[in-house]
Amino acid sequence: MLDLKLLQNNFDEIVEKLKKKKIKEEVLKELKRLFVVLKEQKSILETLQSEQNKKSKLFPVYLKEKKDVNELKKELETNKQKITVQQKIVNEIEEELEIYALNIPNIPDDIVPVGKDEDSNVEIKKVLEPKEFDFKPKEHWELGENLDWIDFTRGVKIAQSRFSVLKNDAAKMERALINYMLDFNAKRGFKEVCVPYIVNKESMRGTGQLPKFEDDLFKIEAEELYLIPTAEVPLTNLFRDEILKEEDLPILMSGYTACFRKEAGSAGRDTRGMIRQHQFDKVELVSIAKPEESDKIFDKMVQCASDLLTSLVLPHRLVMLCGGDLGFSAAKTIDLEVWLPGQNKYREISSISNTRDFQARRAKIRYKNNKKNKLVHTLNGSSLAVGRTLIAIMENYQQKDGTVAIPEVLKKYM
RNA sequence: GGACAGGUGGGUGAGUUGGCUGAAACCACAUCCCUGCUAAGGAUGCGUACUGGUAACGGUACCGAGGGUUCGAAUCCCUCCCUGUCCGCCA
Repeated sequence: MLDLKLLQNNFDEIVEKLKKKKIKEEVLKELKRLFVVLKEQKSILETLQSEQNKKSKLFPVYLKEKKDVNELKKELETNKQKITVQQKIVNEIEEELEIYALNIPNIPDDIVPVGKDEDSNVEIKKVLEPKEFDFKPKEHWELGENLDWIDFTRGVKIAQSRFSVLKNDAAKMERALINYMLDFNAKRGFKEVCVPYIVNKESMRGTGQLPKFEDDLFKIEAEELYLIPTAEVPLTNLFRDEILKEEDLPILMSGYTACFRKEAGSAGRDTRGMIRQHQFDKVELVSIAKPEESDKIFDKMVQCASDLLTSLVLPHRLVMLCGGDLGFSAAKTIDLEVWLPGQNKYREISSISNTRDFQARRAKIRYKNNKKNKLVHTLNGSSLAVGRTLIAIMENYQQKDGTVAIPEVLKKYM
């Protein structure tokens, strides 16, 4: 959630910055207006409440002195009715304000490039050169079917489209990758955490999935619970409604979970193969940091994910997302795109974001700083999407005879 | 799922015949005093959010959540959630 006081005081600046995310000035104006109205109405309410409290306290005094209490009572009954009315007014404004506020995305950092979609993303650097093949490299689904590594049709049979089944060495490699990634991240200081795959709506709201993106989530209707779309949700919400000690920061975590996404807006995209599934494995990095150190930690996370790809000898590039491609909660995001020789393209395999205090404000994650409570910064990033890493290995390590070599660093894990 | 017992500030834990209790006491923590060091002792401070004020200092709300009764609720009533114990079930 954005800082409403900041909006109040730096309105023009924020309007300008949120233009990168295609937010209209009118919406922000309305939000600003509601915030002022709420303050006024609340003040009226509090004056009435104050009066009620003061006079109620006269009762025991009157009774003690055996004075007549009826007139006072009548007065307070009238005042109480006013309070009830005013309370309703305040509640309505609060609800309306909340709807506006919770649906406005984070303010992009100044370095975020302007642009409406992924075509305006800016390449920062390339790591490792794509390998030259002396044959035409196949796409992963062809390899997967030929080797009996991926069973697409049975995945659909037992669940739905966009579900698949891994078999043989692919199944083993999926597991090996998870273990390898968690170990790799642990060496960089990201402590391993194992969290639930199901969370409540407070958690979803805390990290920004709700209320705006309900359609993207798998919901367990009867229970008011949701399947997580990423481990970012449980890992970040671990500290929801908590005041952390300054000396405990930064908190660096790494966790493996399955992730579940409806892919509601992706009809027709990547329908072939395993790029875009309703369920996929991912090892995630989440950090909770003091504001002044969050940029440093962001770089550390990007480096960690990039080095992980390098250690698997997978060519990739770093891309700074433009405003239009930036996620709802992010102030700044760098994507890692891995080279897929079969597709002859770089494809997203990791996305690392600094949400600044956006999620912290929603989730009320604070730390004590000189007796004052300050919002932390929260950061998240994939390290890596496991299924896509498997695909990348298949396409990059494929050989002329149609088999796939095992990356050196994975050998002891398989 | 059934039965019972509970949910109070960082922790332990008072307060349930409704009223100067936003909440005793103790511990922890912070600052200061005392002290050769340690230990002990003494003083003061110490919840969160919003809000008024340059500040001093005020106001409102919050005792699991949401409603209700009342002039007034941590205290009474209702609903829900959660925790503990026993039973059932189970990886």
